[in-house]
Amino acid sequence: MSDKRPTLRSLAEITGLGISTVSQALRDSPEIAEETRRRVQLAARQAGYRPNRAGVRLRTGKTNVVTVVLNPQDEGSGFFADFVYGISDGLAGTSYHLVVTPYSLTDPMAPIRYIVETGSADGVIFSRTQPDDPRARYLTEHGLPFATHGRTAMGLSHPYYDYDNETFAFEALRLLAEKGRKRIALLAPPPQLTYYSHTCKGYERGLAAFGLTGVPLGSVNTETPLTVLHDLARDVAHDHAPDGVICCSVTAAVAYGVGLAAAGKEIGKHVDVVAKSSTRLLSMTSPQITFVPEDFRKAGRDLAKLVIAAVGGEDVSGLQILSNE
Amino acid sequence: MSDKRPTLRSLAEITGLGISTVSQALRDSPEIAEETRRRVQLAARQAGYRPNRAGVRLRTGKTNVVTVVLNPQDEGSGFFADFVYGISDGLAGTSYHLVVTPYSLTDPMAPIRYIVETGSADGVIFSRTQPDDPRARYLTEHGLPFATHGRTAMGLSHPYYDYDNETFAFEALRLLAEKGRKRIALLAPPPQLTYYSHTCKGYERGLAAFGLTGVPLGSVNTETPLTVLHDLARDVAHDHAPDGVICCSVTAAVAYGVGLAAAGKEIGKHVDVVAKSSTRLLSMTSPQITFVPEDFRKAGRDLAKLVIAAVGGEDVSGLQILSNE
DNA sequence: TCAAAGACTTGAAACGATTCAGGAACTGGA
DNA sequence: TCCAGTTCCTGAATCGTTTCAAGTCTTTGA
Repeated sequence: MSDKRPTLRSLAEITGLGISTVSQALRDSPEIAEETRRRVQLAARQAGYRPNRAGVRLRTGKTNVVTVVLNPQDEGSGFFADFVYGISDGLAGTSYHLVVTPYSLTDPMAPIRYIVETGSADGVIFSRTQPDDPRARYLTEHGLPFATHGRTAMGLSHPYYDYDNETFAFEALRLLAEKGRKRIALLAPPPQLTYYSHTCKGYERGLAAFGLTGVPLGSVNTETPLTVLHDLARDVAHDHAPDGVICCSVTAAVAYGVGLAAAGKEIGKHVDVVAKSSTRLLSMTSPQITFVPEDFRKAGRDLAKLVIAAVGGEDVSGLQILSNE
Repeated sequence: MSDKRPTLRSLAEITGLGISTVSQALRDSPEIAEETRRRVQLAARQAGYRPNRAGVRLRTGKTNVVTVVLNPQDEGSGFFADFVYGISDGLAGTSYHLVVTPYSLTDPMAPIRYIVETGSADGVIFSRTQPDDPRARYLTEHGLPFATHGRTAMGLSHPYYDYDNETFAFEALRLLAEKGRKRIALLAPPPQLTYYSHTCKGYERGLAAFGLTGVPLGSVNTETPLTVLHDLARDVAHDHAPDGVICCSVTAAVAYGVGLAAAGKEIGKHVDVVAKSSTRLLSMTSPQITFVPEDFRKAGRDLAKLVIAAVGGEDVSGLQILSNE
C-alpha cells in the first residue's frame, strides 16, 4: 500500500521480524526457521520486493553487472548486434545487467583498466582475442573473471567460446576439392588475432589432405578495405589466379565476389568461394557463394553463461567451448 | 600508496579535513574556501579518486546510467550496432554508463516497467516509436526522462531524434521523376510505427508535386520476410508493375532488387529503386540501387546527448531533432 | 534440577556518499 | 567592549544491504 519501494526494513515491519532475520530468510539461510523463511518470502513476493542494487553493491562489492567491451573494428560488421542480443539472452533470468563499455582509440587497455579500477563489473566479455592478449593478462592478474570470444595462446587457462576455424578451413577445402578446384587462396583474418593461426592450420592441413595448391593473396585480410579486396579480385593476373577462395568474413567475401564478377569471372563456373556467414541476406544477393553459417548470437549466449559460471567460481576446465556453429 | 581505492574518508585523512568538507570541495560548493577546494581537488587527482557509484546511488538515487531498450525486431538489421556505438560515443566523457535492457517477447512493456520500478536508470532511450506509444506514456507518467528514436503523436512533448522520412520520400520521388519514372510504389515501414505516416505523407505529397501515379504493393512492408518481398518483385504482373520503387530499408530493397533481377528486370533500365541505407556494403552488391544515406550512429550519439540534457532538466523544446542524415 | 547445547532471532556496525544543522573564528559597527 | 553577521568547516544522520557477536528460549542429558 505504501507508495515507496519495499525494503528490508519495511518487510521487517510487515512481518514483525528484525531486518537481519528478513535478510537471511530471503537468502534461505539455514539459521532461520523453515517457517519463518516461507513467511518472509511470501511477504516479499506480495510486496514486490526487489533488493536495492546499490545497497547490495555498497555492502558486498557485488555489482551484478557483466560488461562487454566494444571494439572499434566491430562497428558495422554485423557481428556486434547478434553478439549483444546473444549476451542479453544468456543473462535473461539472472540478476545480471549488461553494460556496454566504450573503447578508447588511443589505448585499447583503457576500458579494461577502468573496469578493474572502479570495480564496475563482476565479469567481462571481450572479443578479437589475440594469442598474447594483454586484456586477458591484466584481468587475470587482477582476479576479475572474464570470458573471451576466441582463444589465447599464452599459457593462461580461462573461459572462452571459440568457433572452430581450423575445421571450417579444412572443410571448406574439402568442398572446393569436391567441386574440382585445385588452386586455393585463403582470405584470412588479421594475423594479430588468434583465429588467424587456427584458420591457417586448417588450410594447410586441408591443402595437404586434398592435394590442393595454396595461392597466396599478399598482405590483404578480411579487414582490408572492401574496395581494395574488390579490386584485388578484379585485377589478379589470370594465369596466377586461384580457382577457389576461402573467406573468413561475409563482407569480404561479397566484395571479393563482386570484384570477380567485374573481371568477368563467374562464381560457380570459373571459380568457387566459400565463406563464413552470420546473415542470410547476402546469400540472396550472392547465391553463388557457398556460405557456412556462424552463429554470433549463440556465441554471445554461451559467453554470458560462461562468465557467470566463472564469477560463481566454477572450474575453468568446464568453461571452454569450441563450437562449429 | 595504499592498496585500496581512495574514498572521501581517505582524502579527508590525507588533507586533514572533514569528510563533508571534502565532499563539498570536490563539487566546488561555494561554501568551501577557494583555496581549500583547490587543495582537495589536487589531492583527489593525485590519489586517483573516483566516487563510488554505489555510494552515490544509494544516497542520492542517481544511477548515472542510461539504458537502451532492445527490440526483438532489430536483431540483424544492422541498425542496432551502429545505434549502440553512437550512444556510446554520445556518453563518452560523461559519468554515464550504458546498459542494454533485454526485451520481453510476451510483454513489450515489461522492460520499461522494470526500469521504472527498480529505478535502474536516470534516462531511457528506445526506438520503433509509435504514434500512441505506451512506453512514452508510462515513462512520462512516472517522471523518468527518456528520448525516442522517432516521434510520437499523442499530444506529449518529449525529446526525440527522428530522420525526416517525409522529406526522404518526397526527394526520392523527385529522383525517380527525374529518371522519367511514372508509376511509383512505396515499400513502407510497418504501419504501427510513427514514421510510416511521415513516409506516406511525403510520398503522397511527392506524387502530386511531380505528377506521378502511386502503385499499391498490398500489405507488405519493410519487415515482411525477405523471400516474400523477393517473390513479390519477381512475380508482379508486368502491366501493373511499378517502374519506380521507394524503399525504407536496405535489406528489403536488396531483396526486392534481387527479385526484380530474377524476373529479368534490370534496375536502372526497366525500373529504378531508391532506398535508405546505413551501410556501404550493399551499394557494392547492388550498385544500381540509388542509396540515400541514413546515419544511425549519429542518431545514437544525438539521443545520448538528448537524454542527458533531459535528465539535467533542460527544456524539452530544445531537445527535438529532425535530421536528414 | 541444572548446566550445556542447540535453535532462532536480533541490534549494531559497516560499505561510501550527501545533506543538514550547527560551531568556531573572524569581521565590522555602535 | 560586545553583539551580530560572515565565512568556513564539521559531526551525525541517512540511503539499503550483509555480517557478526550476542541475545533469548527451548531442549537434552546427567
